[in-house]
Amino acid sequence: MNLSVTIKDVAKKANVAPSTVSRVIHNSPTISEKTKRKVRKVLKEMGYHMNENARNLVTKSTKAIGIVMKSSARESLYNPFFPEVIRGIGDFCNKEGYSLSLTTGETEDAIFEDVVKMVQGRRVDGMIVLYSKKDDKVVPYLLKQGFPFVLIGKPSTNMSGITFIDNDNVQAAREVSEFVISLGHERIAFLGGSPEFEVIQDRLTGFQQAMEQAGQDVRQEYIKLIPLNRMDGIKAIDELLELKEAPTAFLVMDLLLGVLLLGVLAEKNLKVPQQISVVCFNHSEFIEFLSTPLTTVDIHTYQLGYEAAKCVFDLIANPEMMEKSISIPTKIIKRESHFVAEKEIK
Amino acid sequence: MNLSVTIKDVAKKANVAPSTVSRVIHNSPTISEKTKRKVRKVLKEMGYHMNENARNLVTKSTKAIGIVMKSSARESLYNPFFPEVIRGIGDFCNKEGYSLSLTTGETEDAIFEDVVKMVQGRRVDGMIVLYSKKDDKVVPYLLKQGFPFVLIGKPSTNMSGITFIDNDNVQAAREVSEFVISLGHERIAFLGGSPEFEVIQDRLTGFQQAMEQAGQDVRQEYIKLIPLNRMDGIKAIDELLELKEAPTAFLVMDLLLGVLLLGVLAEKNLKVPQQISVVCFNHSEFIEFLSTPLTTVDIHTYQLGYEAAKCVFDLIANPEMMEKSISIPTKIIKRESHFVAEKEIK
DNA sequence: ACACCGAACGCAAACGTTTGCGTTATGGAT
DNA sequence: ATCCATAACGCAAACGTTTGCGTTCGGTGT
Repeated sequence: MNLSVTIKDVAKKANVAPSTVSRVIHNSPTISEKTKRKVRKVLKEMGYHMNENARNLVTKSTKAIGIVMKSSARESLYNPFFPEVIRGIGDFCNKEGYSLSLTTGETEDAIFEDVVKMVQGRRVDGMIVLYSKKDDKVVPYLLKQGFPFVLIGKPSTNMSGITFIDNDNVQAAREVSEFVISLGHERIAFLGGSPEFEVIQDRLTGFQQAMEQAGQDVRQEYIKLIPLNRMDGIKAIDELLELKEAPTAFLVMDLLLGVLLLGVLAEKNLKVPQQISVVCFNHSEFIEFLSTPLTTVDIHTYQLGYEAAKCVFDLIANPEMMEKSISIPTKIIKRESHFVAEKEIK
Repeated sequence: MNLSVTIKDVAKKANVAPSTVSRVIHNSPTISEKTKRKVRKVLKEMGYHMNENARNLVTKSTKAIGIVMKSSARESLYNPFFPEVIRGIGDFCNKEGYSLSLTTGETEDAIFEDVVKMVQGRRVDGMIVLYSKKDDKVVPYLLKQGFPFVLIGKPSTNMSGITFIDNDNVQAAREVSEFVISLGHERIAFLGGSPEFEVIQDRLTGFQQAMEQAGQDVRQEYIKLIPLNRMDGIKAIDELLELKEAPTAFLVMDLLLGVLLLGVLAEKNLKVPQQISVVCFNHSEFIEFLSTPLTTVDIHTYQLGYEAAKCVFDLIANPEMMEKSISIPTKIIKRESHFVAEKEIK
């Protein structure tokens, strides 16, 4: 393996001091153009590249930001949300010359340890937390450390000290509920997501608001808050379809569950949209590859990530900055996965 | 932000030398148990955590490994292959206390720059390259630098100097082709993947071998090597279906294209498996969420990543180790996306 | 009593940068 | 010719570790 060429090597060959080389690299105005040219030539010749560890040690910055994924990575990575949000983060970081560091832990404790290592070990300058969950230790820890971080989602508590990026999930859910209600549906199911995640609570609230405003009562048996996996999904869907008054419309919280629902409906020979309406949160380009043209709520995942990265940069540059919250608008992408249930209008 | 507590701080408080603290941390046998207990107590009290930069600087290791994604991340991240392989890598790295660092570049040049920065900047101890492509600069660069890396896929050239993890794609494609042929199909389409990727070449070879062995000729108009996006996918599929003798079976190289194909077939009212057989490479759990029970080839993506990580660790521990290649077996997961075309048997 | 030995620990250099400050040329004003 | 401001650069400390080597000290063998 090639031994690296250091600033000292370059300095020696260029007949200058190491500090001069350093200043040339940073294009300091106190160095003459002549010297800069000379040093730059040697820099190229020797193929110098900076040792980031040494630089990080003295500048106390790392040019890297950490990403905390929800446990488990297994669940996270299957979901198009995470790749897409990481793409947004990555794009911005790349512009700024920053690199990304992922947590690898599977359990909540392991993830917490990853975070502590990143923070205390000074491996990253800031963090982005990709979820918001009740009783999670990560956010309180970062807060206590005063470490720059931003949260994607809505803080479950202590909202005043945290910079976060989120959709207005209450409003998004209300809008999409109103849309479905306006189509004449009265038996609307709310499917998916563990209730411990804030995003689910918000959407549920929006759904309930829309129902109440429309003068309809929210029936508890239509609300299924479940983890994102095949077994629980199928079970919940079956239970819904076996109700004496089965739902005519589904509000699905996640693409995976949406795909699953379409599958079950197909097996049961229930046609979308002729017999059942489906609206699915978290639009992704993946949707376009599906056979059923699903109506979706685009939460602009990429922007979520991009803005989060931007915020964490601001925070790093100015740690005393007031915390703020940014709301990324949502958009309903209407396709043909619903029908006008005129016969059901009272 | 909390100022970090250093080894020196601990040393002062414990009335020992910094070197002693360091040795206690590493549990050196030259330190008495009594001193160890005393120092460990102070370590806890002060909440000491190591500064990885300083450690990396002197030990010249980083406890991190880099992952090179194919350009673009956009394409990569939509594909379940990447999340899954990263999960495999992450699991192993987590066991070893290593962290992951991703490239963020979008273009080939940007990615190359990311790699150079990681390697020359000593940000990672080893690298894993998630693709193999002709005329790519990354692998030759790593080779020239003598930097520990492993490749997932088959090297396009210089096979002797590279440790790589791969499936036997030739055999996998041959097996699955034989399976489809054994069902009576004669008009078999080969769909997907840019020809510049080695994996596609291998699978094509396997397909052709099986066809020749069965005494069938490979018809060029049945072979569509295309990039993974909706437009090109639909175009290719349409062209295939509009042939005077349209294929009765499809070998699809990728889940996304498989999903797309199912969609197009549904639109054209062609039933799978009654009228068309479909077999799809790259099984993932995502498949289970789909409505059509697709027959797939499981390339064991998770293992691919896990073994790659293991190999790169071996390489780091023993740089002079002979390069090797590991082949992860594939498995056909038969479901109902095919039919027995008895009427077509000569 | 002496020398000697090993255990236990401290000293200081080194890793590759950055940066405040001191030093040296250079040139212009007086 | 002298003085001084300024530009251009070098010196050396510092960042937080690790580690080879030197030092100290209590104990053992004669």
